[in-house]
Amino acid sequence: MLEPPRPTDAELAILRVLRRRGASTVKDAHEELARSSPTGYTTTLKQLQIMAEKGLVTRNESQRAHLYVARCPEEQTQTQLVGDLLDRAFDGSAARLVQRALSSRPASPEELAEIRQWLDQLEGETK
Amino acid sequence: MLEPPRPTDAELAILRVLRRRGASTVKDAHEELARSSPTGYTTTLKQLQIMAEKGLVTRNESQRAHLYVARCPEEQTQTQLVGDLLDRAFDGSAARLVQRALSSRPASPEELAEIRQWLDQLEGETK
DNA sequence: ACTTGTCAACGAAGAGTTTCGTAGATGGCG
DNA sequence: CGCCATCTACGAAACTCTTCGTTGACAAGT
Repeated sequence: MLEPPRPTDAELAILRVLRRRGASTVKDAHEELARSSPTGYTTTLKQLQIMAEKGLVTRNESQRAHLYVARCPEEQTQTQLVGDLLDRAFDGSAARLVQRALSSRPASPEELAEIRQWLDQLEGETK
Repeated sequence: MLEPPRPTDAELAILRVLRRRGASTVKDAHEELARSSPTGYTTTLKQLQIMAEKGLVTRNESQRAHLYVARCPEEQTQTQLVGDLLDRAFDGSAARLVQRALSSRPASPEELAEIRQWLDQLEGETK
């Protein structure tokens, strides 16, 4: 279990829900998911079972309705996905990726300020 | 041909080669690809055929050895992929994505300066 | 006990991706 | 012409992802 493969689209959607709700039964997770994209109950169940096998979520079986929890923090998932994209499509250039991100979505002044703060912090470390 | 689905891993690898080499025969593209991940000649051929169907590459059949060219500029692919990732895993927050990108790969001071330049330019536009 | 509702488990189907073996077309060369 | 190398075309197999129908277990109510 060294290299977690990157989560698929459906898996990311489920992780989003689990992180927002905390420990959830299949029923609860499914109801939330079905709001944005209607799908069968057993579909969500199957996804969660697979994700448990993969180690993306942990399962508490002490109750009849099992409880699922996201296993890794959102930060880790995000860092992994970004690093992956960096390698696959940006030749490792973080600067280029940032450029594309900012041109893809017009960021608010607040966001720009936040980013600037990050740059300050990083440059401070380098010195 | 409204919404091009995001390119798969294999497709991205091929687009990388085509953009570096320019118009290429299957043979040439395959030889370059096989260096990093050994695979059969017909595999590359099939990929290029599928990509031609999808419109990711164009094919010049005037010579016996067809010539393939990447159809969309790298910039467009990158913008699309980043926008996609933004939606799927970052709740649309470009600032968060930038943060993760910078913590995922230690960026060089030059890159940081480049990013800072971009921020200046964007803020200038807003005013 | 019987029925009903809720739940996990299982299996399978359909789509998309990736790989490759084989066949068919073409051009050059003896 | 007939042989050989090269290249595309075709089809199928293996794999993953996603979805869902069905089954069986279990608990609560009648």
